[in-house]
Amino acid sequence: MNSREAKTQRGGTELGTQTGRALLSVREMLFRGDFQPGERISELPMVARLGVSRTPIRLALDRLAHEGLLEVSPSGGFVVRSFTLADIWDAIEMRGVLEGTGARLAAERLGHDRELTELRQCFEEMNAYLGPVSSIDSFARYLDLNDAFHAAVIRLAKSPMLQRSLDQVLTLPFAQPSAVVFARAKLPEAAEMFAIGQEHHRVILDAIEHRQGARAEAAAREHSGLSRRILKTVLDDREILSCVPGASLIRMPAVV
Amino acid sequence: MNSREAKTQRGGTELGTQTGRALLSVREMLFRGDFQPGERISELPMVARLGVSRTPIRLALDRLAHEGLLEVSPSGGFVVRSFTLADIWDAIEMRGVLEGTGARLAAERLGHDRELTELRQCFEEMNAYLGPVSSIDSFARYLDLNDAFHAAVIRLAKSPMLQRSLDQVLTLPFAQPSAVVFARAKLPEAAEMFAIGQEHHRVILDAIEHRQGARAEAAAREHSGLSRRILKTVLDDREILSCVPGASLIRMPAVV
DNA sequence: CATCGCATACATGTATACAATCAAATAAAG
DNA sequence: CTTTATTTGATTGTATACATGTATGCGATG
Repeated sequence: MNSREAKTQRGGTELGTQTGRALLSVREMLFRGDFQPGERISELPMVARLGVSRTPIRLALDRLAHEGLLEVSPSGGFVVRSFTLADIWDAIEMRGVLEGTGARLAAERLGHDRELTELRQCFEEMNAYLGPVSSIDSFARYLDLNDAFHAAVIRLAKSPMLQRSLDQVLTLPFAQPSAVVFARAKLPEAAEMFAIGQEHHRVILDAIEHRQGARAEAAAREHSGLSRRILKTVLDDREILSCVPGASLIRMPAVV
Repeated sequence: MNSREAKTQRGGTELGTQTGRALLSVREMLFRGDFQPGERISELPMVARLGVSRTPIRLALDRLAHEGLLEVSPSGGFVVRSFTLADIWDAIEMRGVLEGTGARLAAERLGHDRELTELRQCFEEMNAYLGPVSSIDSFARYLDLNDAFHAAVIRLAKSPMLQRSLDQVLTLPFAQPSAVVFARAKLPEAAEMFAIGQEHHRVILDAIEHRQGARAEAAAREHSGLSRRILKTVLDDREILSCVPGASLIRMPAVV
């Protein structure tokens, strides 16, 4: 788990300070479902729970509010935000748009062929994990490779603003590519899903390599559509859903 | 000026508290060019300058860092961020992508025809300002209408994540639609530029009305391309450039 | 019995005091 | 004269104390 968090832009810089620890702790508590949607987050209980003063906690809560996981109460303070299904579809659609744009820009702005090295390595190594259902740590390795592939595409887009926008979208845990991939393993159609996803990766890589911007964009967009389909299936199965981090923040309609 | 600021989402809620005032003050100081790019923003001088304590100032600086106008120094504290020309083109291109997506979604998700009322009002009223070069306050009115038109399109997209992403892009002052429109008035080709921009508005409105998603997206994308062309012209004229808020944050190459 | 008003308790927003870390300047040694 | 080590200064990060505003519970009154 730690290796996956350390890879993100935030993880590295924010450790070593009380504010950073508080931020990571509260975010993890939110994803784990320690609080209910709409619940008020008071600072003093956090002081008792985390062992840090109010000031860093306030900083952390403010940043989480900017990230969209909390919202400011009109009377002051913060409450846990709740997400509707529409929010989730919206986030995934936006991820498709942004990653599609990233793939297109990567194709259009590709300089030396050397830049594709990391992308090719991720793709080849993921191929090895396709055949037999492997152990749990090799599965985690697959998730890392998946994230690395997507991150590499965005890096090739050479667009800081695109990076920022996508980072913001990915703060919603269920919008992350690995979120649905995580649940994919428990589905009956797991093998086919993995194959289709990897085929998308192949097309994206090939399109970028041959500087086919429109094709790369379409493939990346389709790839997010796969996430959408999988999540749709997952939402019907509460046991699988519990594997997705942050699932407790989803306000389900008509809970039986 | 105040009316334009009050319209944004931030302006309303953040007034009435010291943190909000500090945030608005520092942001305005940054846009006005009170600090040079790369300059360190210390807290104590801010205390003396704004008359508020360190805590709200720290909160405000933290939020400005999240907005992208400041960046955290590795040794702690904040420094004024500098923007390259590449950053500006990047931001404008992302604005084109996002507004294009917004226009497409608006066309695809249009419900009752009644939803177009505000868009039509903005468009019609902007037509009135096209002919003779009017006074300075009617020009400000045109800016408001322009912003309102763009905001209305995004609202019709019914996508909170798109709204958030676009808000983040628009934190860069020169990426805002009104920024270049502001400079447009001083250009020799002003009249033609206004006409072309308004023609774009017409196509966007017409495409949304007839639920032509691809056409709406293309028109909106082209509209941001117009911003890009205008800004390219403006960048050659330092006198006009000084009218654009936040221009001092741009790191110009090869300053003669 | 319901409703309005008041008081109390609590939570947030702000200010300030303290500590640790980083930077620069100065002095000493090679 | 240069380089390095040490000291000093300042600035950030953190903790806590204070004040203001809000919500809740109790009592009084219609």
